Amino acid sequence: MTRRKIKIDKIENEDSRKVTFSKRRSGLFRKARKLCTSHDAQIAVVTFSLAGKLFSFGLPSVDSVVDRFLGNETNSSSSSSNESSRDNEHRPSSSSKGSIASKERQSWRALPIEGMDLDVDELQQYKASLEVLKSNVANQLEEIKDRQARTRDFIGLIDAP
Amino acid sequence: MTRRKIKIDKIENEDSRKVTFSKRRSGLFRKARKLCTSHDAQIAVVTFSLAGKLFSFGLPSVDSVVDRFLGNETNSSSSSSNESSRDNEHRPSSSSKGSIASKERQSWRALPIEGMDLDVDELQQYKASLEVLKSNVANQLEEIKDRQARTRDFIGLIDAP
DNA sequence: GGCTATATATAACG
DNA sequence: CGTTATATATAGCC
Repeated sequence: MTRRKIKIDKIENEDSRKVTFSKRRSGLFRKARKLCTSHDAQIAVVTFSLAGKLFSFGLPSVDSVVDRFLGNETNSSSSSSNESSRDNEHRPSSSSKGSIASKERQSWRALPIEGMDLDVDELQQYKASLEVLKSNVANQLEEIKDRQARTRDFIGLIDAP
Repeated sequence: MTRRKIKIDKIENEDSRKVTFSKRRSGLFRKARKLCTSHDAQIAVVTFSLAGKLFSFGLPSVDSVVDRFLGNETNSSSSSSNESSRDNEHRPSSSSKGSIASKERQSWRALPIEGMDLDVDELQQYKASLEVLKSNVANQLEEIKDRQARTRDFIGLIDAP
């Protein structure tokens, strides 16, 4: 496609295939998120890879949207449904243990690694956790930037002649 | 966005807004379909517009994927660690479902982000720190692997005929 | 994972 | 709805 061609027909490479799927899935989720935020829609995307792995995206949450889809309008009314415009505040506050959070906040600037004495397996898990965490942070940043960009546009609209 | 900018903040035009949403939704579904066909994945996309109207896409069908999702969700309490997927791979963003991943794991595995209440600048610093940390961990892993590889070679040397 | 050259997607127009 | 000028998405690398 981009940058030459591609031919994900056979397997080409079991590994490349996974990478490609991951990237495209990210793109799909990104688009879903944008659609949610820019149109105040509720969207759930549920994905099963060929291997059977589950990946999902949902706003406000996968479950709430699925519930609503199934006919159960439980508490999915946390977003504006009736009012004129948007005020939807999406805060990823699931179940924060305040204790750990505050403790980590003070220490994440140091982000220790020496003296942890981890074995290889633990190190690998650590690395994986860090990648996931970084993705979370990156996503959160993207969301905030998007929101701010839209706010700036809006302000520019009413400020501009 | 394209061809000038856009400012879908207020209503701009109740009609244009609907058209835009429709187009973007089509694009989202198109991408989902591509992802399904090119990777043999099963995907469901459920969308509720601000007005409450339901639009959905699913392959093989929305219901089948949702059913599978519900099944996977309920029996996901397979207790102990795991063979692979789901915890590390489960996409961040707004993916829901309670992360099982924090109870019996050590504090560094949790490395919370929710409830930390960081502003944009802090988030960026956080992200940068995480990248550095991850590089360090990755380097450490490489060193260890390399050392082990050389050790294996050495053992193989004296073991081999 | 980040970068970058292309391919896609799409907002405004006709 | 088709076209076109831009904005996005992403395949191949590193």
